[in-house]
Amino acid sequence: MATIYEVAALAGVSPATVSRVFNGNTVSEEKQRLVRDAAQQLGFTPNKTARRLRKQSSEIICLLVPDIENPFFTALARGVEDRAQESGFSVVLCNTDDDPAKELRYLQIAASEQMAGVILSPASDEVDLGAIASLGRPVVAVDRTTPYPVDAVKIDNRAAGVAATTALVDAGFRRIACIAGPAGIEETEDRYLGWKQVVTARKTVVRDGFLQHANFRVDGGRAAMNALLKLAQPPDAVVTTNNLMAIGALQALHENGIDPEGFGVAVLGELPYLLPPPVSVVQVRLPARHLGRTAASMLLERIGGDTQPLRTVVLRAEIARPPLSL
Amino acid sequence: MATIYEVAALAGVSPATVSRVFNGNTVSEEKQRLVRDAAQQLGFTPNKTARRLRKQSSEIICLLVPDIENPFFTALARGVEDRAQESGFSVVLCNTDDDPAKELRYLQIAASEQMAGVILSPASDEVDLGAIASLGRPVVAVDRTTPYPVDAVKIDNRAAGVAATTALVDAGFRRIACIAGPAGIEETEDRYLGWKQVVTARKTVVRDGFLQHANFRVDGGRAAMNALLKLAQPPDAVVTTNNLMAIGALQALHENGIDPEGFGVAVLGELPYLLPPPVSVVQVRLPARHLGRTAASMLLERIGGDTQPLRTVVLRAEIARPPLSL
DNA sequence: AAAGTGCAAGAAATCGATTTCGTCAAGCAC
DNA sequence: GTGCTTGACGAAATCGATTTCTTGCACTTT
Repeated sequence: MATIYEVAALAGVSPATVSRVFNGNTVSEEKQRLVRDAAQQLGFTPNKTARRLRKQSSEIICLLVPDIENPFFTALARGVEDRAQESGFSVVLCNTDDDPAKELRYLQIAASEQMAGVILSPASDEVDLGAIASLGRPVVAVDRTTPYPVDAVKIDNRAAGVAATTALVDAGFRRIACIAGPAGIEETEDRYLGWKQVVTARKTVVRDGFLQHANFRVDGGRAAMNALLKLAQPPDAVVTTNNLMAIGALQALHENGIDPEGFGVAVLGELPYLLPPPVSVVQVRLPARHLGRTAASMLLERIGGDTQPLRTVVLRAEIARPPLSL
Repeated sequence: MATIYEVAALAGVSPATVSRVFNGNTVSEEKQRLVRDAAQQLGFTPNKTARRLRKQSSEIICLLVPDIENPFFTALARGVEDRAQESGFSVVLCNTDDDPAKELRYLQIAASEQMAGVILSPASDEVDLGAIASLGRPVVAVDRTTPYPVDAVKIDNRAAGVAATTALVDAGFRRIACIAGPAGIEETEDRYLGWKQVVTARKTVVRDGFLQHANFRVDGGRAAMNALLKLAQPPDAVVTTNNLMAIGALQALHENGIDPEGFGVAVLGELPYLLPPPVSVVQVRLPARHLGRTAASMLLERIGGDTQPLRTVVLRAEIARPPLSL
């Protein structure tokens, strides 16, 4: 790897001039040409590390998600990466597994690596953004919000919950249960409130036990669905507040020999490649990729020095019925 | 962010001593304590960028995959990340979209960012590893191999093709077609050879048109399946050489009103969360996560200075029937 | 006691860019 | 012609760690 000094020597100018050529400062036509020729000849690429040390910032953004194996976050990551790429930024991807300790570790790495900014889907309300914040690096919360004063992009979860539940009511179901995520997580809370709003307003039947809390994974959804089916007076439809739990719920229905065509299922999120699509499954499509793209745009604006007041962008989910499987 | 100089000043020692404390060199008990106390007090974290500039290498590995939205690569990425994490490395994830230009751009970034090494699933045979190689950074090819002399981890694709096809023969199918990936890609070539070997040896019926080439995506699989169904004497079963094409094939079957229970389908790869599982679908599980983990291990060994001869690790796929959906 | 050995630890060089500062010359006004 | 501004550009400082050199002291060895 050629350095700026070698280029300078070959071009017969000072290193400072070489730097100026590549950073758009005032250099005469003449020397510009000399420098560019020399650089070309040596295959010179500026050493990013040296630049970073001097400039105290890099072109890397850090993306922290709970689990990249969840298709929702995969799509989100893809959106972030696409947008970052357009501006010449790279993305470091980290899985927190919803573990605050892992999250903290990664945030410290982000700080000590001089990463330009962080996009994160916080594992808990107690995220410690201290290290990042003290460096003045921008942070954008995505999908979930935090108590810290940072920009955020989220989905209108309540509206999504309302849409999903309404679709089931409109389809004629009257005993609609809800499988929500872990209690206390804002995201889930809002979605379940959407359900509650509709079942209350539309005067459907709601029994004790119609609200189930589960972890966000397939096994959680399955267990919750089994619990619902064991009720003395089980529901005839269910709203699940994320994609993986829906898979679990459908599995449970299948295992219990219940025809999904007669049992209403509404999902907040998309079922990946489901086929053949059970017609009674309502999917509310969460714009994950768009979420990522928007978050990246906001972060890049801040990195660029934008100082406008904090923003929270809320994206609306759209309903898709019957589900599209590409 | 406190620097090594501030720590040194507070502890009353030289910066060199502070560095030695954190790099395991000979420092007296006494000063060790002083330094650690001072570091603690100031919340000192070594600046990775400065270290990297000096040491000419970082603790970041670069992972290049065609498309992170393909669950196979997601699982692979997860494997890489988990292993990297254990050794304190971070992973930068890049999507090449099978575009050699994008791939090259990322490889150059990896070089100029002093990344410790690269794991890649090459977009084509013409990968240009020049920049990386000249820096002496290790590279591990994953899933596909390259003409360059680098370590590789791959799947025994031919054996996987054999296993899938054999399963169909054993299930009684006699007119088995194959939907392979784009011609000329090693990975696909081997899988299709597995199919060919079995259909030849087991004397099943093979017609012109039973071998279809398609892109690796859902639409490719669907188109290929439709073409197969339009044959004068269509097959009664099909082997698809990746997961996405299988989805497309199943969709085509569904659209044509063909009961997948009576039509044999074997997939090289896993169908994500498929439910209810069509019983006649044979899945050969490709150990994607393990692939990633192994690649990361090999890369880390090389980064650690291992100079043993080049290795190619071949992982055996295992058959799963009926498919497990978690 | 003189010379040799070992080791802790400070001083200073180093990695490769960016950026401040200063110099010099050209251009312009009066 | 003198004084002032302006722009190109080189010299040198800087970012924050690591590492090589060097020094000085304690401890052997003969």
